[in-house]
Amino acid sequence: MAQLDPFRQFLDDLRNRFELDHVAYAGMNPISGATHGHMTYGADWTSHYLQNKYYEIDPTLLKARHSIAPVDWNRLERGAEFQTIFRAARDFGISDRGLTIPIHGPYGDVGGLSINRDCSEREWHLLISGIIGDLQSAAVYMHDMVIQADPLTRMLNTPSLSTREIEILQWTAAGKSQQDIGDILSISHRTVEVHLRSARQKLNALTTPQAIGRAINLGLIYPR
Amino acid sequence: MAQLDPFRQFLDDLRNRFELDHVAYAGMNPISGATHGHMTYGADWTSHYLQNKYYEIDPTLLKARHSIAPVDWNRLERGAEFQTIFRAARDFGISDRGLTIPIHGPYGDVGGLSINRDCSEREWHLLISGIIGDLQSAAVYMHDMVIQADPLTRMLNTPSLSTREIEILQWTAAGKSQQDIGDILSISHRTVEVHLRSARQKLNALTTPQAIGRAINLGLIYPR
DNA sequence: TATACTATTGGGGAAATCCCGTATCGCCGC
DNA sequence: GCGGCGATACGGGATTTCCCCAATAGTATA
Repeated sequence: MAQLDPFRQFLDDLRNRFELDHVAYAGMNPISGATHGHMTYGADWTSHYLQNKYYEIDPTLLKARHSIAPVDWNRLERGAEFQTIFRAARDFGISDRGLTIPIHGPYGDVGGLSINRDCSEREWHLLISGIIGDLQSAAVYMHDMVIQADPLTRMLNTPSLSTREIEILQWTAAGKSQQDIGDILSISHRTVEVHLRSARQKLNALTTPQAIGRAINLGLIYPR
Repeated sequence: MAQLDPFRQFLDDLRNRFELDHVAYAGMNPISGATHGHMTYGADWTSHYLQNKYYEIDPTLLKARHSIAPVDWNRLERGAEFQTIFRAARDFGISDRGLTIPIHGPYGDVGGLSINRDCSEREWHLLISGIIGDLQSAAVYMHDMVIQADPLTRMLNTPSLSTREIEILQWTAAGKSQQDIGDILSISHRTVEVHLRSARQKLNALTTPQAIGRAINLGLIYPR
């Protein structure tokens, strides 16, 4: 299995190349809701991590969501979640000396590539400064690979909204009412609503505000 | 002027370090609408570029908006815009052998770091493979520096929405109706609407869909 | 060619949202 | 202390949106 998984293969190569303890990738597409995780950790820690849903509170991932620059784990806030996860990790023989590189895609997709190695402070800084550039590239490559491979992403990346639908979504995001838009486009406000409904359906959204959020993150429209 | 500008300084250093012809950065925040450009090109090409509003049709920038991986200029589609810009660039003695590294921030902010050098195909590939990692890091650093320095970004990044308002915006983006949210939070749907109205006001939005769009791009809430 | 599917257009009426009002509570400054 | 201000809470009634319905034109597909 593992040796056939290209993602796992890539991470293993990365680990070997830079003599790291472990390399892990976690990514998600807020639209499809799909999350993707790959790691070189053993099955024991992996399953423990997943079973306890650590990915929901993992401070490295939360920080990555809001950051663009690499995040050294020793700069994370030592909150309750931090203690929980890193104490558990230590029990599995995993060091808390690590780094996470956030990656943001154009459609709201986020990911993080994490590496860790148990070593001295000095050794760690030396290592990082030497390979940070390569890691950055690797993170981009890995994220791109994962997102492109996600069929749901691919599907949602190309929701075939009609010209009218996108046009009307754009005006809606600009704060126009259905009546306004009808006047602007010289059609009935009833028709505007039909297109809006169709757009909601295609975006699998329950309400117009939700559809606007998704359309923006899909890059279909821009906020105004 | 130039020698005091830290952005220009950074790009100049980058150019010298890797012996490039030129280094340029362009970024924008879709919310504030502010665009930022910095480059090592001469004033003549820079002003020509700006006067003709090339940044609106520049294929390197357009591609960067939708890509995450570095974009080599020789892989761009040879459209009319491409011809216009690169032919003009050649007149200014600027080569079409270059590369743009896209950067996406967490709040919809996008940027691109471009480098170029007039040299042989072989030389170019050798150069790129050697420094791509460093460029990636430099791009992240530059983008972060620019966005953080933008006072509009900073201001818009901290509109003081109350806890309740953000909470309700988040549920709204999740597709819940006001009645639903009232039930969830155990308050009247009337009250929900008041908070929503207040949020619209603070975000300077005319409608709820517009407010959702802005809140998402401000990083106040996440699309669901 | 027949059929099926989508894009576009519209109406009637139910449902939700929005604007007006009011009220309480806590905080900050004069 | 007290008046102002923002956060929180609620209701009536006007406005808007939403869900049912239907029709036509174009395109794809069997």
